[in-house]
Amino acid sequence: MDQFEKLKLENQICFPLYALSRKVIQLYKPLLDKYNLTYTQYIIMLVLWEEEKISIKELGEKLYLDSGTISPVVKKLVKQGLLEKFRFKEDERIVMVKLTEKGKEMKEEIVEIPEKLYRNFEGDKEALFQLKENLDKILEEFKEGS
Amino acid sequence: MDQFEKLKLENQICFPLYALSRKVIQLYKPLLDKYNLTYTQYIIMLVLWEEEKISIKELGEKLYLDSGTISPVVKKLVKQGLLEKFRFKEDERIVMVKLTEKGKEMKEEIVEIPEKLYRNFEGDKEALFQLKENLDKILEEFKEGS
DNA sequence: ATAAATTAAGTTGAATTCAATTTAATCACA
DNA sequence: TGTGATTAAATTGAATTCAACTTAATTTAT
Repeated sequence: MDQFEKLKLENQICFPLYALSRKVIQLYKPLLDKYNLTYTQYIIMLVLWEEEKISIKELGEKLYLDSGTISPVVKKLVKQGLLEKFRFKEDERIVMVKLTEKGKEMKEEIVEIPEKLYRNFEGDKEALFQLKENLDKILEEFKEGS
Repeated sequence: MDQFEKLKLENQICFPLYALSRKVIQLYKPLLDKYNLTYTQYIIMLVLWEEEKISIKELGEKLYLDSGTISPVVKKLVKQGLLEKFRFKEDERIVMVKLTEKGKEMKEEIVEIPEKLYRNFEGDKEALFQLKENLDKILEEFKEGS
């Protein structure tokens, strides 16, 4: 086996990760369009539907995104009336976000999305489950390390 | 288990895919900086180091990217002197790309990258291998379907 | 043979992402 | 106490990505 074997596309590990990630986000698109949400907006909303209230920093840690990405997206969600921003009284550097009534209500309808999305993967259910286990395990390593 | 369980971030399958993909691309960055390549440029070069000559369309199929993404990146690689573009004589709609001498030479040095990248995953080697198998299997479904 | 349909690339515009920088608030500690 | 360091968020600029559209070449069907 030659020294360049490792440069072959088929031997890259990151590549299928990157390609599949983009493909799945494309699958979300038609489902999210109905709610006028992009994928990034959607995952921010997912966190808020669990947390009710969270700082930009913590949001970034959960989503592995930095403030440069999150700030403008949150701004748009505020404009759409789904979120509210306010400063944390005990430390004015911290900006918190929370759901508005409209944001809370959206949860009731959007619950259809995971179900609909997974219909694209009929037949791959176990592969998908295994995939998630592996991804979570590896991703975990990056929680501190970085 | 309540109806909203599926909306929890920890129960999303796409999310760790998306997050890990971005993280790994960040790991490539310092390695690729040395060669003045971005990740997208790198995977295009990977294909050319295997194929020697390929059309924009085929390149897109291999990388799951469309011409809107590939065209400007190829343009930049041409500008950097790594690739050349020319039209396919038998069908002038088709634009082909091939390596320049400089592009070919880069392969010799850049072969260090896969090795260096995987050092970030010491201890996860099997998880990584399993991950790749699962990814490839699922990604395969999108080859025709879509 | 010619008009309509298809195909390949490229362009445009919106959104994301990250690195680097800026601003403002808080903290550390001498 | 006050100065320097740190921290949180936002901003800026470069690059990516995709959808939608345009242009040019080829193919199809009449």
